[in-house]
Amino acid sequence: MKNPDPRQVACAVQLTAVEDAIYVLGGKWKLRIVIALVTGYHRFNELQRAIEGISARVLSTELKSLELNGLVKREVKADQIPVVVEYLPTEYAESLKEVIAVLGNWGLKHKRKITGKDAAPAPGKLTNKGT
Amino acid sequence: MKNPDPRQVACAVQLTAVEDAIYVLGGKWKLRIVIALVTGYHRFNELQRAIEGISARVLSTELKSLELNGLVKREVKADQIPVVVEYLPTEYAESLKEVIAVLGNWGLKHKRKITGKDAAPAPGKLTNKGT
DNA sequence: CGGTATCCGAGAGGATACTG
DNA sequence: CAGTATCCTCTCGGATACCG
Repeated sequence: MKNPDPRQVACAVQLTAVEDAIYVLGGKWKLRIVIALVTGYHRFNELQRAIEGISARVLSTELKSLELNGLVKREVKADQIPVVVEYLPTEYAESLKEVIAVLGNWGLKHKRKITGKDAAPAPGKLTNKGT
Repeated sequence: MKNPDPRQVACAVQLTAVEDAIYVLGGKWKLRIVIALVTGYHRFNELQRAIEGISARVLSTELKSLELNGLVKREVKADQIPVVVEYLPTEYAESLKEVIAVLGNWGLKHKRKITGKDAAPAPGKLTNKGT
């Protein structure tokens, strides 16, 4: 009993959907870690080197979060002598490739648009916080 | 002199591109505001009502940030009696529709995957903080 | 209506050091 | 190598109040 404006319904749906996505992928590092993972970096220190600026503490935390969300699988190769640990992107992580591609494309175009060439402007940082 | 692994190059490119995107679109609210804008909400209080949970202070701040990035245009209709202010998505903001669609889709699928049905799990919040 | 000012807490995430 | 422990800063962003 309302037949609400479909515009509002669509908006609300979009709103919650991206909210969920942001909830899982948000933050400064998560997507970047996924990129490194699917690119082929699997070892802890390898990842830390590939993702410039991330600390061990944060990388560790984020990997756990990604694992909880089924995006990465931690595997310990106990059969190796100096125990090898690998973080492998799950098949599910593949579903993020499109997200990454689209977002990356946009970022690229945007940078070119804002500055004729590159580098970050002063504007609103890009942080995301709690729930 | 190096002919670096193309994999690494591609990864680095992706990395900085999404970093840039996150820089501009990151945070809890920016994308949601854009959604509301393109959906057709243009007035300040209208936006605040459409985007559940956002405070006036934050909405104001975020709108300024989006304006700096050319995603929204603030227009004052001085000819009206009780001065009307409108926030209009720029044409450029249209370029975000794809990002929003892809992200929204993923969020939707993910929610279904994690919980058989809906609602946010305990895992890593989805925060994003300043670069 | 369309905001701004102030106050404030939470927690992301950086730095450094240390362990197995 | 693969992390963990501590500490500490920073700023996001929530609440509330107020203004033209």
